[in-house]
Amino acid sequence: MKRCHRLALEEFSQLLARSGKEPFAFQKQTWRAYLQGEDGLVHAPPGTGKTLAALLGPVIDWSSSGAARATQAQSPLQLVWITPLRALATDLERSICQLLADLRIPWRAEKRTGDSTSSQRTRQRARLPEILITTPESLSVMLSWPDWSKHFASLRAIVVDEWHELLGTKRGVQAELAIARLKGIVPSLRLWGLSATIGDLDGAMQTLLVGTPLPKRRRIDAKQSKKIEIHSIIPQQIERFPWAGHLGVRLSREVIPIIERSQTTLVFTNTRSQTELWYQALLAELPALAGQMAVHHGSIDRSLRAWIEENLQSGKLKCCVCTSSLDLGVDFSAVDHVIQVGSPKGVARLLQRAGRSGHAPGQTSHLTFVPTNVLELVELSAVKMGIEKGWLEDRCPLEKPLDVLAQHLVTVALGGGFEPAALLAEVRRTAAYQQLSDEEWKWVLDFCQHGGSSLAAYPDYHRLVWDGLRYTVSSSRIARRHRLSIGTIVADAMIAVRYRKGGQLGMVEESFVGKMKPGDRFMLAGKILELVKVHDNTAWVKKSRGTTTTVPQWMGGRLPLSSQMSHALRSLFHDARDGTLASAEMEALAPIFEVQREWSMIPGARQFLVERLQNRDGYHLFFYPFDGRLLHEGLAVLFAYRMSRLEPISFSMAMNDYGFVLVSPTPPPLEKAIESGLLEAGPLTVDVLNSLSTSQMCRRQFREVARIAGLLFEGYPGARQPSRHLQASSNLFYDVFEKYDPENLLLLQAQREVLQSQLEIQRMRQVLERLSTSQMVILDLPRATPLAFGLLVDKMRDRVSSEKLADRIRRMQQPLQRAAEKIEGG
DNA sequence: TATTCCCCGCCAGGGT
Repeated sequence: MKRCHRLALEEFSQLLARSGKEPFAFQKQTWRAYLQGEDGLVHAPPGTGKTLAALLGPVIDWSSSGAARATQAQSPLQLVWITPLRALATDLERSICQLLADLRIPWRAEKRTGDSTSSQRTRQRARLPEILITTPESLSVMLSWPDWSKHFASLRAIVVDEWHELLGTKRGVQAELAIARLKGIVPSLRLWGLSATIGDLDGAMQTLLVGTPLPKRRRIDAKQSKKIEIHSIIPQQIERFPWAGHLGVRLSREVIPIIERSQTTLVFTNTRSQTELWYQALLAELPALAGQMAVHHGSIDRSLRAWIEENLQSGKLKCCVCTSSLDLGVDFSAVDHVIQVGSPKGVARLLQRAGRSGHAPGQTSHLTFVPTNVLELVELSAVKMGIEKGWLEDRCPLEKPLDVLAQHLVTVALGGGFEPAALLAEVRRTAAYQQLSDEEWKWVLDFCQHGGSSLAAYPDYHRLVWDGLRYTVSSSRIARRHRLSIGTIVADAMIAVRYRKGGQLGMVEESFVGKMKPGDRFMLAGKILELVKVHDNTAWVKKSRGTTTTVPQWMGGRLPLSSQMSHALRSLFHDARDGTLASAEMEALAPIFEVQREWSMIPGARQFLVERLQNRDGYHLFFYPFDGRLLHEGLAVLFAYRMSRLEPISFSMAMNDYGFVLVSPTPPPLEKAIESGLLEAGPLTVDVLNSLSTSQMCRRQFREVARIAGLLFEGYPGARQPSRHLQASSNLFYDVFEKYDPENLLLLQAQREVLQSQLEIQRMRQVLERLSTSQMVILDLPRATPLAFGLLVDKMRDRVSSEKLADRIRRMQQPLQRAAEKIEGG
């Protein structure tokens, strides 16, 4: 380290110590590594001082070199700080300004995000601040300025905050491309990532720092491990607790004492409608919470959410029921307890949520788990096992998504244009596009210039123009539309919900409002509302004094069970088979395990249990791989396909995280299918493509790809296209490509994304390999077992009215209940 | 009586 650096480091350490902020060891390590010219990844739990760690290297470097002060001719920009959340940008702006003031550094730190004011924008367009805090999307927008390179020429370092959140997403790839662009004009640019705990941290670092030579890469781990205490609410009479379902409101009473004795509580649920139901349930239990409790999820209006976040931060709210929308973001130091309703479905997710309480160095996080059905207690045990053994989910980097590249080419063309060979070299310096072939590059370039082979007649798709030296954009219409569409998040169009007088409450789906008539009531944002009319893409409502049980439901992904959780689940069932119940949750389940053992069996880790059962609904085959519902969906269709190839037979099916059921009107040829390769992994891709209605899935996925690549324009602000229009035009492109341009790489990409991300073909292969080397146990049973129960309920939901369903569920549960009670009694 | 369906982002020049 240079002498001037050493002196400056000493001086700042003392300054911090004097103001009561004795630096942590990992912070000092980060500063030293920075000053020695290294790039790196800082891994630290939330609330342990990552911001200061990443900030001080560039600050010391600048303050100890007199020359740096002279390079401010065009722009004083020193540091770009990339964050995935606008709310975080706001928070960082405040805390970094405070730190700079404490350290007496004459820098400005300013955010630039989609919610920046126009005066901020105008000012920044003339001159960027010393520290620019921004999102991957806003950074891309800035790269589309024709004179962007003048603004960024003085840049010295980039910090990528919450890198674990961006890794493995198209937003992350967009950030990689932007970083490569900036490195193109400042080759000496320094790069640091900040990450929470995830599975493959070295892989995470490798992806971000792919351009940094190995000896110059440093990983720094904050040694302060966060203490977490996890408790479960265990239902008094386990056998009378629901055996299926996911809402869990019947335990809301048990949650009240926790809320009462805590300063502030966050209640996490898995779906948006569930937050609304839990809010009402808690309010009914404790009316005094009115005014001190809020609902927070992705369909609540932004301004309302901002208000909630502010009041959480200041400790004015006692409780907030939320979805993943509060998984990360602003530090809420008042939160001292977290409640998780239902299975978190992943180890890292539970850790992240627990970490929202006790959010300061040295404090303990407290989390209480509320199960919604009996088997979720096993899942919580699985999470605890995962935490104990360090089985954390990985984030797999994406490989060359061509839609993101197409968008980037137009952005770069707007930003002063490009010379193809140079840009190709730059793009290949990112982890995502290292393996980009010449053919793929040419195809994307041609796609941006002519719209590919089938759209040559449409000028809107001739976005790039070759001027003999460079590719540029000449049409101002194309330029404007492109800047409006920068980004990789594709959301469904929704209907705004507004009071007749006053503000917007949130958004609901078109189809939900479509089913309602004026006068109908529903709940949103914790309020009971009455629909007045639907007009102008807006549902106008007024407050209602009545009650309702109607909750909007939003389309969204169902949280998939991670493979780490699957592994832990199998291991827990294995132990239960051998009589070991290693946690309070598992012990509570003893009567249920006993019923499963007596009526059928508890499968060990190397066993594959198949239960066969016939009743008036048909022939049932229950398979239990314990690999999560997403994967079971694929396996169910694959098995049905492979059996129906042997003889004509049709199946209906249902699946959950533990297994799946196939039901047929005639006996299924199970044994014959096993002999002829039911579990074979070899011809998997072909069979899956043949068996799944992949074209519907591909169409949906293609809409995302087409939007990102710039084929679909969502409309100008305030005049968004309705989602059915977009799906219609997306389908049109899909049909045209399929017919006239089947080798279209965007089409192939949509298929690949379906296979890899949705069907997890890679994992399916591994699962089949495991199953085929397991001992398959086929049992013929007279009645449904505890494991089968949830699948049967799910199966019936499709056909039966909800009243009859409840009756049938009660009837089905009775024998199980009696058996379990007998076991517990005796 | 019980409903399964996370999250995140995005313009700008010419007119009052």
